[in-house]
Amino acid sequence: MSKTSSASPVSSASGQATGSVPVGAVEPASQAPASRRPSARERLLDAALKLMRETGYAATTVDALCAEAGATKGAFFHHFVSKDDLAVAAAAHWAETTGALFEAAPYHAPDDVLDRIFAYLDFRDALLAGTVPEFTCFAGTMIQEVHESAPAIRDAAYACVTGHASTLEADFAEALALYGAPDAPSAQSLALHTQAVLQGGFILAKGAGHAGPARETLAHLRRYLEQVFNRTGEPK
Amino acid sequence: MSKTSSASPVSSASGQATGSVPVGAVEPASQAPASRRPSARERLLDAALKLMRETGYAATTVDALCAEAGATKGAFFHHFVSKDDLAVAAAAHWAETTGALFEAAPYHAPDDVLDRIFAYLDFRDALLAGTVPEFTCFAGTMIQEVHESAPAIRDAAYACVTGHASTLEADFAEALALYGAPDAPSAQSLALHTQAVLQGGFILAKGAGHAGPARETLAHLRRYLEQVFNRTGEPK
DNA sequence: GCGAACATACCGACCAGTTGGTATGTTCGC
DNA sequence: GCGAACATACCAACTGGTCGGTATGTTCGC
Repeated sequence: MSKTSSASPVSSASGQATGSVPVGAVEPASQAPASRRPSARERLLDAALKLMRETGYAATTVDALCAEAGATKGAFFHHFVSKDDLAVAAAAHWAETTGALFEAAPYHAPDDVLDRIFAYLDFRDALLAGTVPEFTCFAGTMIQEVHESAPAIRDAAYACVTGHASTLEADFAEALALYGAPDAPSAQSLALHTQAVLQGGFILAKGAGHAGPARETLAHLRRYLEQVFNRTGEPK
Repeated sequence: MSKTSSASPVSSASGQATGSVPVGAVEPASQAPASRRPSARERLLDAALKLMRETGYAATTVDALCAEAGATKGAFFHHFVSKDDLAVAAAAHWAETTGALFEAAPYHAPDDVLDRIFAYLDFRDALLAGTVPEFTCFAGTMIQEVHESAPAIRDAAYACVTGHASTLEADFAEALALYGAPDAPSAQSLALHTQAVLQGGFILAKGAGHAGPARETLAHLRRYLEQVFNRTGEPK
């Protein structure tokens, strides 16, 4: 690949402009484009989420990340000390963006705890839209690939998964208290299991090339939780 | 499963030659060294399973594979036209070795179909021994990493998973006929779901660094199947 | 006028794949 | 039944390109 500057900012023209335009004149009215372009750091983080979900960690090169983000290598290594470092930061970025998504999601609304739990499953199902790389999980992808070779990335990615699982625990605990059998599994174990099923569904979806298997697997999970919480039964 | 053309670099020539040669009376009278060193091809295939389970596809270099196998680059490219080609052949090799393992496993023995099904889960649990790269799945790892960038590898790996799932279908169908509710899911869907749960368990195990989460997730699967097959109930 | 945020040019290591062999059979015309 | 032609399995050295990372600027807000 030739130059990666195709997406570089327009700033290059300023070379001669600054010479002819008095500095004191400052920026013309065009100065404030309302929505400022995100910083290179932000753009690189977003590029990492996109490209690494598509092709994995090792196959995503720093050059490709810079091209996708419209940044240069200088910018890359200004913000991140290494490619590994970017991946760790990208995991934190993933936790942040998905965390906000789930927090703002409508499944928290119902008063009934079981309604909330099954609305969560509905929400996860609704998320299964678009292309495979668009709905699959950055964290799961990273864990699988680098678990032996890059502990820092693995730990950051695993923390995303367990962190999200922990947001489900309170509802599971409440549902368990109300509807669970005496020998029911713990809320924590159930929360982790939902994530395992989702991750497994993603793998099958990647193999099949579409969301179908992930949806089916989610339906099995729903069936299981209906049993655990004895949905058709009455509160004990 | 079907042979995915494996790796015959010389293609046409090998077709008639290797296939139909019962000629040499088989065992060479000279020695019959029962424990001959496996061919370089075999060793490279085994090395691929080992290294790629540890560090993934992209991060496993041809040099590393040769070193692990005790072979040279020349031998590598004699047997495989490319690294991709090796991965496809390795998937077939994985299907073969694991296929033999499961076929010879004791879970087929019981007369009762539910006993066989739960013995399968016991067997999968027993397989969760050793280090993480030792018990995790080559096929799932490949699918996750190359699903967008190497369709041939992805398809070969996905065929491993669906192929194994299909070996479970007959028992599931029988159990469903005997114990399943009218609205129970299909045998095929159930078989695929077991694989999804296992794959998801592997991801959590990789994140945690030990088999714990995979075991827990398997326990949830067992609970689910007990419900689907109404284990404690009586045949309908 | 200083430091944060970029940009450009470049480097050494490494990587997949190539080249040009050697050694050991196997086939087959004669 | 012998030797030329061919096939198979493997090997060591090499190559061209790519990769993560560095060195050295330049720009610009404050």
